[in-house]
Amino acid sequence: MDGSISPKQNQTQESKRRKVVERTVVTVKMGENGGKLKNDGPPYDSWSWRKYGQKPIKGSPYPRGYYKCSTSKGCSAKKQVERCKRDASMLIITYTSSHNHPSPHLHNTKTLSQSPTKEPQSDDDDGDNDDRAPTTKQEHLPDKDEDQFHYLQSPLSFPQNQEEDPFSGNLERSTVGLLLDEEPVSCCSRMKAASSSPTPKSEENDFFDELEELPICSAFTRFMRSKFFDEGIPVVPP
DNA sequence: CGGCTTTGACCAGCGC
DNA sequence: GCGCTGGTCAAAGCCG
Repeated sequence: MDGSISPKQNQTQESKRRKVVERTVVTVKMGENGGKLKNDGPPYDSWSWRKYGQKPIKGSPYPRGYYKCSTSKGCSAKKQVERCKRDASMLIITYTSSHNHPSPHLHNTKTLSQSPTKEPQSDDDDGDNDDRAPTTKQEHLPDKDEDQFHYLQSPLSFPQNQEEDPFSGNLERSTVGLLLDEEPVSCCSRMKAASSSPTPKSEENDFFDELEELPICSAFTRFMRSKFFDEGIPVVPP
């Protein structure tokens, strides 16, 4: 509200997070899709989400909504939905934790080999890797209505079993058709540069710095693809 | 009737 | 140690 954010906050943005849990940043461009939204509501993504909170975020004219997965009771998957400050048609969805159950979308087509126990992500989710950089990657959904989705995922957040990955479960094939027809990051970067809004740019930078720091580019995504989808899931060094 | 949304309050983490 | 901010909880109300 005051905007007195020290520059330090920029670089420590990730580490200062309450608990550095796996995070997957998804930039969604609302198009016709917007009609499905109640307010800032998340676009359809095969999971059921229950809103459990909403808060105005410093530096952002739009509040951030907090959602929990209601598809399964014990599911700890959450997501935060906020609008892009400059482009209200852009939704920034941050997924945290992962689903401990298969996607309802997959439920019909996939056999459940996964045990009902907690997600393996909990291994390193307990804060051992306090330096979990929110590395993100972009994806494109060619097979969904939301053809304007831009996925910025954290490879670190990937469960061991890709097949059961909550996101890949939904986008499992979209990774193959990973395209970058638009770069939300650059979009955001532009926002930074063009940030003439009265809002303190330091805060604005906060979030976007986070994104910008990430090597999000076609080359990188290619790398990510080859690394995380062709070779498998990298193991975060302890 | 059940589930979801809304809203205020509380708690915890981090910076100064 | 204090203040700020983000994240979560819980109660009330609304809708299907």
